[in-house]
Amino acid sequence: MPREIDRRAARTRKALHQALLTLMLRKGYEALSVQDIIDEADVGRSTFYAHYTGKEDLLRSGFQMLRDELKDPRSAGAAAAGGSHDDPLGFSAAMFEHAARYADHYRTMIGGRGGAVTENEIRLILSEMVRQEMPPTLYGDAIPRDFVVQFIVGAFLTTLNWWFERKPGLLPSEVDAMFRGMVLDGLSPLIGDQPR
Amino acid sequence: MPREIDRRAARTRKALHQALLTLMLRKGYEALSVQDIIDEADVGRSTFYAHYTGKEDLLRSGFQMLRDELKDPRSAGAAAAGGSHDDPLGFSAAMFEHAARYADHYRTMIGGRGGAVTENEIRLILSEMVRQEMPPTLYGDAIPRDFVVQFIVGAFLTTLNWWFERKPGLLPSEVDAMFRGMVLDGLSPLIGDQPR
DNA sequence: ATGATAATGGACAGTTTGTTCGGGATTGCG
DNA sequence: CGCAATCCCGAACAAACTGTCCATTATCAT
Repeated sequence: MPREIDRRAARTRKALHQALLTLMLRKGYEALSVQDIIDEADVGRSTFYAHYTGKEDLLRSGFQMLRDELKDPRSAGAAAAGGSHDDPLGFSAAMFEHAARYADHYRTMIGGRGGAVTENEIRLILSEMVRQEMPPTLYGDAIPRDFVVQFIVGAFLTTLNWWFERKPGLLPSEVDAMFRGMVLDGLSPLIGDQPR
Repeated sequence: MPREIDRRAARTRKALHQALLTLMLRKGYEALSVQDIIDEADVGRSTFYAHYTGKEDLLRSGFQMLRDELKDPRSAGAAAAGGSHDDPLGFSAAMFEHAARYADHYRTMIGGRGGAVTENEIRLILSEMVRQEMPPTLYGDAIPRDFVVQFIVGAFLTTLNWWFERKPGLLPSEVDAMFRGMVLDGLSPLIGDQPR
């Protein structure tokens, strides 16, 4: 009883996901039509709608697969999932390295080019990573953990975007150092520090 | 020789901008069609295309007007434009207050609901504000000013979004305190602070 | 008043979207 | 192997949206 996979269906879905990725690299997400996708994937129109309700559904399903894969312990991608719990930014260095290697893909996903859905999905994935690495106790209950997580994720994406747009020549380690400096100690080391 | 304004054209444009704002509040930007806009504005189809190339053009033009207005010294909105130069986050308190008062509008613009163009335009406006308030000298040239500006803007938008989504009950002053705390001093006051 | 400018409504071809259908191909399983 | 279940295909469809054109009417500036 193969619970769910017909090879044909699996091939079709893989072809569609592949086509989506290819076309996003080429034209960006917003500019894509379902027509483009099924042409690229060489799949019938009705077949597409038999699997997904539209291009957004296809995109979401792709991220769902990615998230499942990251969650899977026996996956290679779970390298940083050790949850060291002593460095709340433990993920950053590896992520910047990864981003440098797959710059094209990151560029299409980050900074608006990927659309609102993509941005949101990426935030969810990163939030999960950051949450696992964050120490369970924070001095002073004035700042909710949840806010801290969002703050870190936002800062990371900002850094990534700035890197790609303004200083693509920098090394991952240099960018990581800037990121960690800003997030850990904030602005005060950089300015006169009078006001507070 | 009135250099550019025919009253009819002005009325048409105003109606279109008004319609766009109304519909964005109701349905969000992405879901809008040009058809919706001209119906709401009660303007002929050909008239629309005589003024703008599409809905994105209309949106951009709206932000252009806003930016000009903010730049204008005799405008009321230029209250914080004094460029105090001693507090790099001087803008924040007033902005959080403003956001609380016009929460509906902010919600439609922030957090994906406004589309990539809106997000980008808002970043441009905020970047300009932050840049003006930032001291011209930073200790250590390791961190580019430009990066700091983006970092602050990103943190502000993250904070705003978190506020709306998770804790809409908080007071502007409370949110501002959290924002300033995180941006000025970073994470280290909150954690064990061993690693560095 | 009058020439210039703008708005109108309608029509147009070209896309895109979702849906439906019957015929044909592949698959899983006995 | 053989066969029924499942999936894919191609075509066609109505509906909606997009830009662009034009002839006509209304409004403007002076």
